[in-house]
Amino acid sequence: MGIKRHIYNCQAGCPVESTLQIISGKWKSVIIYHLLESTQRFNGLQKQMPDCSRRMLSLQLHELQADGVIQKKVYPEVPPKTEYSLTSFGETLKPVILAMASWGDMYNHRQEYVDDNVK
Amino acid sequence: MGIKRHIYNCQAGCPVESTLQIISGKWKSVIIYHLLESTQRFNGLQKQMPDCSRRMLSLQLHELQADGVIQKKVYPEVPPKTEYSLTSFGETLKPVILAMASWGDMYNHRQEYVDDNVK
DNA sequence: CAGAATCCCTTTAGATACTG
DNA sequence: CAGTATCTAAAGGGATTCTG
Repeated sequence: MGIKRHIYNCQAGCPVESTLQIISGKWKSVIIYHLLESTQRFNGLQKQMPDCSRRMLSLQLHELQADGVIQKKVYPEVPPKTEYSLTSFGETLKPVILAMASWGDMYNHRQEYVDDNVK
Repeated sequence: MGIKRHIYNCQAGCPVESTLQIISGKWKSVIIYHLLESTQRFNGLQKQMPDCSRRMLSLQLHELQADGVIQKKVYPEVPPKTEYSLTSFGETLKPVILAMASWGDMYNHRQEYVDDNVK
């Protein structure tokens, strides 16, 4: 087996850049976040992300699927029903997304505190 | 004090979206990553991010500064010297960036493994 | 060294309408 | 319900040039 690229000096193979290849894009990490707890349907996701258009949601879901992060199950029913869920590979992103969620919570509370004092 | 927005149902105040407000952008989290260990100069950062143009680096640094994540120290010398570093607020992002770096390392090794098998 | 300014082409993403 | 297709305004971002 080859020993190559074992030293990540960030000219080649910066780990953060690698992660961004998968989760960058304004909505990808948000989608993963919503899939963390449970499977979601298309419209369900959209209601939780009102600022993401149907078109954008569709595009981002496709990319996440192509990268093996999520999977889609289609039920041959009328009206149609689909369910999106994380793959096992996608599950490995959980610590990253949870770290983001945790920081965001802190930030939201900080903002609330600032807002209160300004008021 | 007001009790508002305490329930984050992700229609308003999704914590991941809040985090993205600060670190989204293709280069911001990479910049923070490089500032994690030590202060950096403009050209030093650029050498570590060859795919980020000088223009882009400048823009992203400005935004990070405006958001209070990093600070800039200018030394009145010739040739000019500047140093960028994280603020204490920026330091709070450390767990997020480290989680990303950690996942990226795993991903890079996985890719290496895949590449070896394909070869 | 550390940028700012300008030009200009490319990509993004919203709005709207349509489909199985 | 779960999308796709098309059009278009706006934003993004590279290349180049200029400055203190």
